[in-house]
Amino acid sequence: MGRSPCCEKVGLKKGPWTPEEDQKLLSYIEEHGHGSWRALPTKAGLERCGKSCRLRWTNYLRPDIKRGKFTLQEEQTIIQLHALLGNRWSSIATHLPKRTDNEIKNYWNTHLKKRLTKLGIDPVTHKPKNETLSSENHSKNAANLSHMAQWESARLEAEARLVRESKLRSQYSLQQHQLGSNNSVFPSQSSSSASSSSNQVLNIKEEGEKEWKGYEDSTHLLEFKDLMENSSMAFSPTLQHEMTMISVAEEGFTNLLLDNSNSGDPSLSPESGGECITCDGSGSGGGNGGGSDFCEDNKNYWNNILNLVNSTPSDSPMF
DNA sequence: AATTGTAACAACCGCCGACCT
DNA sequence: TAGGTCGGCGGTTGTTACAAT
Repeated sequence: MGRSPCCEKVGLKKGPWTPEEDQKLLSYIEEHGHGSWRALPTKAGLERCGKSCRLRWTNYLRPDIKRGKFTLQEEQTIIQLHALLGNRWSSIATHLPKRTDNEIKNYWNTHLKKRLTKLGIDPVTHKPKNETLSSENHSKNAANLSHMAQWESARLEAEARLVRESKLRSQYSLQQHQLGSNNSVFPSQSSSSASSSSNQVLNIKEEGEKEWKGYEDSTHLLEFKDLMENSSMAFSPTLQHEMTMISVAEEGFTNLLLDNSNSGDPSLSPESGGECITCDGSGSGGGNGGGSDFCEDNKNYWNNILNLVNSTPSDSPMF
């Protein structure tokens, strides 16, 4: 223990970054990659700690960051994922391409949380504030949601790790390649063709998907199933079935959420009033009573939230 | 024009887990 | 295996811009 603070060195600058500092950091990373963050400031000629440099890069300077107003789709995704995952911003960010966890967190704290509060919805539980929490039905639903969240959290972490690893590998191989070609490390900004950069992205995606398939097919899924079967957390048979259905589904949770408004996929789609894929088993409309109740209430819950949100856009005078 | 309040967001802080020696 | 280093995460604070008084 007793890790030394990263900014213990006297004289290191804090506070807002100047354009000159940004340029130094950008130039250095473009040329060398970030490498060790701790060593970077010295090499780049910056009087900042490595942590500060990393944050500046990941939250602001990275070329693959989308800035500006959040779309309605993004807002909905954040609310849905927050209900499922809580304040796990990095996990939520993996479902919002080009948005950083910091940006999502800030947006939640300054916009969405207040909006839900004003609508009478508890931003922590995502339930109407006047609703009695002692209700047996809702306790059951909360437990189910919590179990789903546990599984989804684990999956998200693995997914995020795979993406990171894939990116690192891709960056590394690209840098190796560029040592010979002397190009920028950023495909989108380099002189190489757009097709090569999109290929890069596709490769990353394919690699990640392949690896995740591997995880699904092998150890992680088995471990998870084992956990479900042996865990003292006592997953209900219904939930185990639901989770198995999720795990074998071709469409991942991400797609269910992100595509629910434009792919026609009825899963978890409040607008469509469709049934949850997790509730009706193989889609045959089966499932036991508990699952159906959960599904129905969950559907109503999302309807309530999203109808309210949709009916009160951020530029509404109400806000 | 000056002051105060508030919203938005950038940045920092402290903790934690993974990894390395 | 203990201890140190590093990067990542989430909570919080600081700063800036703008509106209201």
